[in-house]
Amino acid sequence: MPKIEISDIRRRELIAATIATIYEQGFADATVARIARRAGLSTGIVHHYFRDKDHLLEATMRSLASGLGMEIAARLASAERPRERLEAVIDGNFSATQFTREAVTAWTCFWSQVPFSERLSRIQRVIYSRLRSNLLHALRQMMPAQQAEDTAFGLITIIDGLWLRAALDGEGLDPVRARALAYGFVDTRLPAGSKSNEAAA
Amino acid sequence: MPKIEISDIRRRELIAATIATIYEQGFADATVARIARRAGLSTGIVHHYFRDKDHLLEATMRSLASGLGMEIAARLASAERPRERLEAVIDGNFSATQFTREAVTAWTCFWSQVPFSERLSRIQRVIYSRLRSNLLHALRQMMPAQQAEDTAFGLITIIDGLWLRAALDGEGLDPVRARALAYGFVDTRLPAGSKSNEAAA
Amino acid sequence: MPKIEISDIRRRELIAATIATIYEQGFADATVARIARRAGLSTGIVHHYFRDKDHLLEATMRSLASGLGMEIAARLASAERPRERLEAVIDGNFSATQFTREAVTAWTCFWSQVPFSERLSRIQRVIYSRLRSNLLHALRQMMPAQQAEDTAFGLITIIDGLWLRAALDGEGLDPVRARALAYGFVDTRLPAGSKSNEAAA
Amino acid sequence: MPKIEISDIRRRELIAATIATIYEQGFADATVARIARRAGLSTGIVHHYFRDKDHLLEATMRSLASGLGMEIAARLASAERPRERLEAVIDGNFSATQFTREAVTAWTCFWSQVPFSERLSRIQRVIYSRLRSNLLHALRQMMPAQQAEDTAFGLITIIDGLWLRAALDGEGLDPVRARALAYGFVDTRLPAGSKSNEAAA
DNA sequence: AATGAATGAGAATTCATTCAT
DNA sequence: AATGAATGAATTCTCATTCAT
Repeated sequence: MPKIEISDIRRRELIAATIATIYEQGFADATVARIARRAGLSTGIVHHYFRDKDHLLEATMRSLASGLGMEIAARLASAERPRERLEAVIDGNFSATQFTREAVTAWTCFWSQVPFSERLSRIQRVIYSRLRSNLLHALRQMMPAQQAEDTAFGLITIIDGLWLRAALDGEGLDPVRARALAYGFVDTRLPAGSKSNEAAA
Repeated sequence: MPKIEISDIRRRELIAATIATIYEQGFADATVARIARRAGLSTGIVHHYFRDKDHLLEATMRSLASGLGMEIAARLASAERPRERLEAVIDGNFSATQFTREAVTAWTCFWSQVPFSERLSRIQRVIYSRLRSNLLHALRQMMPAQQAEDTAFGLITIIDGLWLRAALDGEGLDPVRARALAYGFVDTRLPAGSKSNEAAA
Repeated sequence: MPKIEISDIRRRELIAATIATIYEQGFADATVARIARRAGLSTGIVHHYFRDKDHLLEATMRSLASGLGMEIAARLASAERPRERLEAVIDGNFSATQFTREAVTAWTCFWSQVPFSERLSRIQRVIYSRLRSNLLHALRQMMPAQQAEDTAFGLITIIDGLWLRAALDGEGLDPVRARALAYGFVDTRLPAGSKSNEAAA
Repeated sequence: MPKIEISDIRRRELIAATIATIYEQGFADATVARIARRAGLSTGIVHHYFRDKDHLLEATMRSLASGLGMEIAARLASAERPRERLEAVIDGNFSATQFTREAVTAWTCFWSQVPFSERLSRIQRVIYSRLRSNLLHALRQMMPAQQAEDTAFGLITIIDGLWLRAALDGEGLDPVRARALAYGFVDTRLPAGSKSNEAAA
């Protein structure tokens, strides 16, 4: 049984405070002081747990990515057929715990930093690769390689586009509608036999 | 013949410098001083032409939006059939002058600010409405209303997703591939007779 | 007949605009640009008529002083007896044209600058000397020299104090009350035969 | 024993530095940087203890007012008869610790700001009310109400006028002469029995 | 582990002044 | 005589980071 370190607790609290602060004040106004205050800690301690602000932001993005990854992994674990694996990826991306207003807002902020930060860029690449690999693994069993490649690319684009929409539309985006678009896209690419509505029928 | 005001020239130069600086240094490091220097001007003059930095950024986003809008409008002007109108919108979004690395980078930055700025949010809403209205106008002549609605939403999501992809992928995104995804999405939603490959045939 | 130079007109306009701007925006916010705008002129022209801002301010203080001086001089011209000369000085200081909200506000600002500006300090000294000399001239004919000296000092202090009060009290100071205090002070210092109420009787 | 907070110490130091800097450089040149340097601190810390420059200035004016108030209060504590209360107020205003060149200079600066700052205006009103109330309390026991009112007004005007004189006259003002004027004014208003020279006799 | 005082660099903004037109 | 574009220094304020306690 792994001991729960107090340092891990603090780190988690600070990451959560970072996400909350970005959501409430915006990326530019998410200062170390404000994040620390939100976590109920002092300014100084932040640098005890994270080397500097960049490392805290990096850890935050990584944490968001890992939350998403675990959500998907959990669903993949109980997926057997290719179609189910696809659904695991899509549903994971729009699950109630991940597809939140806080998360989409934070993601949009991190995306805007990616082109200027090698660290964030690396995280972004890892997420993309993992997502693509998951999708290809399923799609290749359902269609020719090139078509699978294109479908994976399209699906990732749609997922990202939906997250962006959710951040841009003040009122938030209906996860049902989001999933519907993603499923709809996949369905038109699949051979007749593996469509979801037929599976449901 | 409208006189070319020097103030219009300066404003344009400053907006261009803003986009370039954001692209090269990132949103956070796009300081007024750096933008001014890039425009070959002094810091002070920026506030002579734009009340403050927020207004300059707003004008920049507006300028990007208007560039995109004009690109699309120009193509719409010579479009007659619904299918052509669709193509005008898509092609406008991925034209060589608009779908640049500078532009996609700047857009990603502005998107990240939208949730925290009523001004930018308003611009974003106008762009979205215009795009949606253009698409619906064409799509309603090709399919039932609800389906047109969904297709427009999907297409916008894909377009935004592709712009985001272009910003996130270091090497840039092939506009041909981008267009292919968008066209492909539309084609699967259209009745057989109006597909692009058949039109081309 | 002296020709009225346009430069004199401009100078007067700028001085008037300076007083008005100080009154409306405060000394710190009375910028050259705002003063010029209020005078309906451009920023640049201010430096054509006044070497720099300091000179404009100096001219403004001088103009206020000269207005006050002329108001007093006019009354002194028709004063014959010492008592009338005293009244001329007091009434001049609280006349409707000089004892205005604009003027008292501007004076307070200039006073605060006096200790740090040799130029303004010199003007201040001239005003003080002139006032003192006018008062002494009258008072020495009514009382012993030392007593005249003290009375002049007291009266000047009261006059300045009243101007200050007028600036500090938001609602403005009743000139009747102001004059009453000044007259009252003088009366208590005078031998019975020359009091104002008796003179009026 | 109340713990002496370091924040109180710093605040006091900064306020003292503000007064000194205003005295030496003038109100306009009393920049945050200069004040901080004079206090031996960095610019940044000023905003740690005072929200912004306005708050520092407000605290400084308040501190001056409170110094004066305590000086008067201390004398009032040992005053028994009305006449002694009057003396307490006057002497407090011209005591060696309060009637300094630094203080009179700073006051003149603050007075010039009063008409443009609601905050400073409020402080000014409080000071005035307190002074007036102290004086009326004593004067009403020595003369009719209306006359007490006028005398209080006159005395306050003279006190302010003397402070102003002290700031304007380069060489400084003799506190003995200042007190003499104030006492002389009061004496002429009092019934014979309560004059100071007679009391001293 | 934790605090928060303190620093100092750097940001936006203002403004007097100059100068080409 | 007049404009207003342009400059660049100066100012206030913010913030990440450090460090003594």
